[in-house]
Amino acid sequence: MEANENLAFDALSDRIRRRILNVLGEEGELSVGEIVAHIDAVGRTTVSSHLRVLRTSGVVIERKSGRNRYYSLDREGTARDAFTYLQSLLHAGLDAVETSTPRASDAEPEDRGRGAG
Amino acid sequence: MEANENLAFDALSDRIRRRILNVLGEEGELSVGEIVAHIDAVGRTTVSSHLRVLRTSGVVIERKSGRNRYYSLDREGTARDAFTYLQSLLHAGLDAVETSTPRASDAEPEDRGRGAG
DNA sequence: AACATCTGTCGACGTGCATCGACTCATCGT
DNA sequence: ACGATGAGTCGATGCACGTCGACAGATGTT
Repeated sequence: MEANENLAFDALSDRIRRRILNVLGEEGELSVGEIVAHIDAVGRTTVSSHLRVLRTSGVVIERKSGRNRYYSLDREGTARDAFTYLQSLLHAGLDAVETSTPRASDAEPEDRGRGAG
Repeated sequence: MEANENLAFDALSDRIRRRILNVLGEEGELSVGEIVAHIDAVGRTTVSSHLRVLRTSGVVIERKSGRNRYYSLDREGTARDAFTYLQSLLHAGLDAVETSTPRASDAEPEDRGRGAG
């Protein structure tokens, strides 16, 4: 089967998106405005666009609160699939490498359609 | 520091390239012609092009022998950097590391919204 | 209610990349 | 030496994606 690393690698392939993930990994959970404040070289619209990709590909989680939307890493999401994929790819036939997998996923990416029509 | 995951993620972002890596992971070491035989939907030139990307980004190793060039995964290459990157990203702040089946996923968000493209 | 703030979406634009055919170079066989 | 085969490179082409400004919807404030 085609696992979800596809989505993750696609999301991870962009530099700005990795930067966003780094920020979220350090800060934990941030509103869009806060993320924009951390990311320079691109505007708010672009960050919003990237957040959409990260969200629809199952890498981050969105939480609404008032006027804000807070984003955080989805450590159980597709990024983990990418991690697992790389693990099996790199460690195939080699010594074991312990890799925990605390499972508790209930979040699933939303629709990926980009304005169909 | 800006590690080499950049290169790896860029290389991994393409579907054909991941397919090539899968083949190399299974078969071990293959000539270009053999790889082409395993990959369909694209021609030899394209595969060669992808192999170039994989090679220059430090994901695979090239070995010349006669008229052939044999490619194999570089398990110590930048793909490992990507792996390490994801590991620190996903496991940051976690200590509860238990061995579990990395198989899960009841809710699999596969490709959506593009099928009837 | 009127206004301000937060954020997503749409349409447009430019660029990078995947793809391919034709060509070139190196190596092997005879 | 000549032809055959394996494989990289070059130039052209088409498309997908990153980027942005303008606008829209929702929520908070006064």
